[in-house]
This record gives sequence, structure tokens and C-alpha cells, in this order.
Amino acid sequence: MDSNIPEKFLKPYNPAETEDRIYNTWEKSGFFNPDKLPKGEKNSDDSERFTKPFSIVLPPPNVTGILHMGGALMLAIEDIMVRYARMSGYKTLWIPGTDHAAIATQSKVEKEIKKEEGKTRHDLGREELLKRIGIFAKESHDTIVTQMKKMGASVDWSREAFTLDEKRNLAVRTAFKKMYDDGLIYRGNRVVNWDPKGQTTISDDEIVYETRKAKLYTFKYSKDIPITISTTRPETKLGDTAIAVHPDDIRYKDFVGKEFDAVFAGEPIHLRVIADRDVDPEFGTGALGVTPAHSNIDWEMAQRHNLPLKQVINEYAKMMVGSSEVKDKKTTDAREAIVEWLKAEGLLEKEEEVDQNISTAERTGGIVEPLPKLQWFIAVNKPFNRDGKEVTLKDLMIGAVNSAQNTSGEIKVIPERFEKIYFNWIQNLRDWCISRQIWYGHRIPVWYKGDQVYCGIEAPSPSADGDGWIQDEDTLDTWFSSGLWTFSTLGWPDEKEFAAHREYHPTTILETGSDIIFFWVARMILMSTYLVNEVPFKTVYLHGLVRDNKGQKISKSSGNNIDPLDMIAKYGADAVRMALVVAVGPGNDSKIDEQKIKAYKLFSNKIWNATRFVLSSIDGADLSARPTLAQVDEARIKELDDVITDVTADMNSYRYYLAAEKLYHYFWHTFADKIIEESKGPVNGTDEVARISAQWTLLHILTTTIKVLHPFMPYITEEIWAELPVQDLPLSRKSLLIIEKWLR
RNA sequence: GCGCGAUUAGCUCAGUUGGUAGAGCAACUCUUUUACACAGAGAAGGUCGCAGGUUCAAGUCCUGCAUCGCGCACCA
Repeated sequence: MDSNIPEKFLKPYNPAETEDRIYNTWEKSGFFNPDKLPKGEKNSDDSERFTKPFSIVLPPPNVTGILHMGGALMLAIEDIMVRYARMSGYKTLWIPGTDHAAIATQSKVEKEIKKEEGKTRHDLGREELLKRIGIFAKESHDTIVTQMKKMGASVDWSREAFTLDEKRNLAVRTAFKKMYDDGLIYRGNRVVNWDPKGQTTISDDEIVYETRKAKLYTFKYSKDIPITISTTRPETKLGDTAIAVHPDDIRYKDFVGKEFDAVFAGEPIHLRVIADRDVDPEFGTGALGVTPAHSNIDWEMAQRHNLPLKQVINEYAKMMVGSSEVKDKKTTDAREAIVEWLKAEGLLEKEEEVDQNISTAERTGGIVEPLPKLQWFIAVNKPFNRDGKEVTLKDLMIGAVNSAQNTSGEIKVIPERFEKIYFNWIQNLRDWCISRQIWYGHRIPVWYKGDQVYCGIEAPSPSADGDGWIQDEDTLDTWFSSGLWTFSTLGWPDEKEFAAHREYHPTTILETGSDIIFFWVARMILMSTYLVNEVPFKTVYLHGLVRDNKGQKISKSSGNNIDPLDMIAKYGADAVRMALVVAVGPGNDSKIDEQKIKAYKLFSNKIWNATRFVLSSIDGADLSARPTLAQVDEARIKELDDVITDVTADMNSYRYYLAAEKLYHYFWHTFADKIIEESKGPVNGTDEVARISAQWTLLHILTTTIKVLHPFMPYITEEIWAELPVQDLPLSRKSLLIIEKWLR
């Protein structure tokens, strides 16, 4: 009975033997490249096939390391989107790439060099360090590419990009220059977030707040100053230039405008009492020591009251002034010394424990120190002319996203609740600090000579602009280049190349993790609306965090990483994809569990064996034309059609988590458990009409389900597809399943 | 402080537009001349966080509360 079916069906399904071979077949077919998709015959029903564009960019993985489960989830969802679009007849483009991840990559390589050779970046110099990072990035890149292929990602490798390659560098310089000329990029001296560990500035969004217990000290600056203040950071008080009180606070009314001198922990200070509405009279003593150089809010207050700025903490988080117990000490040590001094002087009035939010740097974990520095910024609130109207970048970002309040926004966010999070973030958005004091990244395209400043896409030319120009040492925030990703990967700013890809922009959809909605999604909207004057994508689909089976965030340091490659080796990529996708709605965190992956390996095997049964049941029968079906088979076909209609609706509405589950359920518990079982009678019986009806129905259901399962489980379905005989599907033997029609 | 999400079977989670609940794992009984034991058949297990309300009908809508989590702001 089994004599005519392929021998491989006699054994359980073996993904390891299948997957790499299938991926090779796909790559060779060229179908990952939309230009190579076979257009439909002219004047046929298929004449529109593969003519309308569908495009998506891969959120470029950082070259810091390897693929983790979060990356696997991202690839799974996007590949489902892409394969579904391709089968649905779209000219489908999925652009792959990697991200140089400036700070993360440089600090990782620096750490390794320090560990192995005991050298710092300054020992190596800029050129040598960049060379080393380049080697590391290349290796990481190759690993990531291998991993992406293992997952089955049907990306167009011929269009692969890197956020730090030549083309993207030109895009960055072009974007910078335009924003500079429009006055939207400026250089300014402001209090910025300084990461002493990474030795660089970071943006507001790169700060992670951690709640810790801290001591709130209440004291007087000196016996001669009658106002008592509170602070958790006494060491900053050496840089105070004012005491602020609320204008309506009668306790301090008489002091406003008075000036005081004191020597605080060895440092002479001069304080003016000011009245400012930002002071909360209910908090502490209602009086606040103003430290313009080491606090954002105090800096703003200082601007309003024209207060002097006095820096007392340096880039290494060490004290620059004070008594011998304080000067050159780390801030934490200085704090203790100052508290001792306050006690000795009898100035300390109260010491209490409070909860405090500590600012730490996202990438390095260092405690952020606000410092005054000359840096580059993007002005988000500055009006500029756009199509005859005065707008700000903030306006563009708000206008792009669709919501109940803004129905003209072009971008739809899935799930919707992230719209609120997005708008809430924009409300509080301040100018974006884009310069970084690291070497790995896009160098700022600005040159200096004495007082002269030159911003250009190219360096100033010696003949026209003279000699002696020195380029800015700093590099750009990695998200600056990531923000250009939807169009820098499509040829921009090269007019010819961009024109050739114009149909792909705006991209159809952006799929990414909800944790980078501000870092990336918002920045892409900013850059695209400003530079290309259109939204970067029409839909944003956000997925959640993948956690381990205990609900912990997966990270290398906690050692709880379930390696997707291990799981693929054990259970196959199809099983991993299903486990990641089924029952995981957009925006929701999920937990990955080896048991769940294993369950979908069993499903692979179920499909495999059902195929074996169908092939052996129809052996020798001519099923090329649809026979007259028995009533029971008609009902089965109707039921199948209903399921496919339902699943198609889910696919069109991005409910992959439901579609996958429904297909699983139908295949196993309807097709295998019921239809196959009930067909055994007619298939082996003597009633010719009933037999052929049952045989045709079995093959039809198998063929159809294999097809619609393909976006989810591409390998096993492609493998089986090759073995299915032609039924009423004229193209089926000519093409790979990857370009087969979703519905016919 | 403002906003958001979660609370459903022992565990991990689905449940799209309101019509008396599902999956995986675990646990129970039976079945090894079956396409598949990487299986099948069957049984068991839930007052869907709590309290109200709307409705012929609510896990699904509304209000309040509780617990957990997240974002933003504050953080002197």
C-alpha cells in the first residue's frame, strides 16, 4: 500500500534534514526578490499578480550579539506577513539589515579589549578601535544572517543594508545638512544626560529609572543663612547659586531678592533667593537649593532668573571643588563627607529615608549625571515652513498617527492602545540630544576652523573653503540613522535609486517590539515626515516582550536565554514559529516554554503522517478533475471553506495568533481526527463513487490546508507541497508553494 | 500624580463585532494487527479578581474597588 509514496513519509518528520535544503531552494528561486516574481499572463485572470507593492523593512538587529527569542518572534511574525502578502499576489519586498548600535557595540568591544589586553580605547586610538569594532561587527553580522535563514525569513538578501555602510552614511550626512540648514539641528550649551560609565551623553529616552531608597537630608547651608533646604544630593549644593521658594509662600516672602554668602564644605558659595512657581511649597521645607549645572529643572529655572551656572562635578562623576575631604572624590564619597561636615557644624536638622528614582543609562547601567555641555540637538518645538505653513517636528509627529482625536493621521497603530502612549510621550518631548562622545558611529558632518563652522555633506574643499578645517569629534545617536531606515534602504538620497524604489515607500507595515516605540518608531516618523514629506509606513504592528517560563525578562546576564537555534535544532523552525505566534496577541508579553515548542513539533508530525495517509489512500486514483461529491464530502468542503474564509479575515486583520490556532485546531481535530477517520470506510470500500469522492476530498483538504499553513510553517508545507499530485490546481506543479495563490 | 494593561481549568495563556467558555502542559481511565503511541477514544477540571449596573442575554459593555505589571511625569 505504501509502495508508491516517498520513502521519507515512512519515518517521523525530520526538520533537520529538510529545512536548510528548502531554504536553499527558495533562495535559488529568486522569489525573495520582488523583481523576480513571475508576473501573471497578460489578459488572464492573473494579469495583476505580483504587480502591486507590499513592503516592509526588517528592524535591523544590533550587531552586538546573537539572535534571542525576541528576535525570533519578530522574524516569525514578519515572515508570516510577508509570505501571506506574497501568496496573496503582492510584489513583496522585505528588506533585511543590521544596526551598528553605536554605544552598545563600542562598549562591548572596549570591554573585551580591556579584559584581554588591558588596554583602553585611548591606548588604541580612534582608527585602531574602529578597525577592531569593524571585525567584531562583521562576525556578529554573519552569525545573525545564519540565524535569520534558520528561522526561514524570506528577506531579499540582494538589498541587504547596514546602518553604518556607505549608502546609509550619505543618507545621514544629507539628512543632517538639511536639518542644519533649516535651523532644526543646533549646537547648544545645555544640561545634558551624561553617562560617566560610557563617557558620553545620552538622550532622555536612553534613561532607565530605577526606584531606590535614598536619604533626604534637611539642613542649612550655614549658620548665617536662615533658610533650611532638603536634598538627597548634598554634594551638588557646592554648585548652588540660588534658593528658590514659591512666590506665594509667606514663610519666605521677606527673603526673596536677598543674597547670601557662605562657605559650604570648603567651597565659597553665593546664593540669591528667588521666587518661582515651579517650587512646590508642600515639599520638604518649601525652599529649594538651585543647582543650575547639575539638574535639568534647576537649569531651566536658572534660565528664567538669569542665574550663574557653576559646574562642580566632572565627567568622571568626581568633585571639582570643595574641602580636601570632598575635592576629587567620587560623588557618593563626597556626599558622606559632606554629611559628616554638616553634622560637625550642627547644620543638619533631619535625615529621612525616601524612595527615589535614579536615572541610569540604558546601555551601560551607569548612573546618569546631569552636566552642562556643548552638544548637538534636534529642535522639536521650533517652527519651520512646510508647504506654506508654520509647523514643528512635534506637529508632524502628532499629525502622522491616526487616533480618535486625529482621524486624518495616516498611520494606524496595532494594538490601538499604543497610540495613547505615543501621544503622551510627544507631549513631554524635549529637544533630542544627538551627539555622542564615542567613536563608533556616523561622525557629525560639521567642521570647525577658529570661530567658523561648516556643515556639509562633504568635507570643506581646500580650494574653495581653505585648509585647516577640523571635523567635530562626536558621532551621532544610533537612532538618528535608524530613523532614516525606511527610505535610506530604498535608495534615498540618490534620486535615481530612490525613484526606482518609489512604489515601496511609504512601506506597507512596520512590525517591531513595543519597547522601541519611542526610540525607533517615533524617530522614523519624525525623519520621514520631515525629509520625504510622507509617513514611513501605513501601519505599525507592535509585538511584546518574550519572557522565560517564569516571567523573567530574557537577558544574557540572567542566564535564562532559551536559544532559538537550540530549539530549531531540536524541534524545527516551523515548531518554534508556531510556539511563538499562537495565542500571542499584538503588544502582549509572552512566555516561551520548551513544552509549547515541542507540542508544535508533534503537530508537524501530525501533518506529516496525515499526508502519508492521504497519499497512500489516493494512490493510483485520477483526481485531476473534481468528481461529483457525496453529500458528506460537500459538507466537508463547505466547512473547510468557512474555516479558510475565517482565517483569511484574521490574516487581513493581523490576527495571526488566532489564524494559527484555528488552522491547528482544524487540521488536527477536524481533518485528522474526524474526516480522515470517517474516510477510511469509503476509501477502502467497494462503492466506486463514494471512494473517488472521499479521495478527492482528502486531497483537496490536504492541499488547501498545506497552502494556508505555509506562512506559519513554511518548511514542512513546502516539503509536502512538492509531493502532492496535481489536483484542480493548474499551477501547482509548476511553482513552489512560496508563490502559490493563497486562494483560488 | 497622570495614563495604560493584566486578573479565565493545577500551570502558561487564547477567547475578533455581547449569545451560558477553549488550547498547550500536568493529572485520570481505556486502546498497540494503527496514517501517526511524536497516537487515538473517553472522563475530569472554571460562581471567567471583587461589588454593582446596562441588556432578553456579559468573560465580552459601563461604574467603583482590590492585587500585579508597564509607560510618562515628579524625584528639592
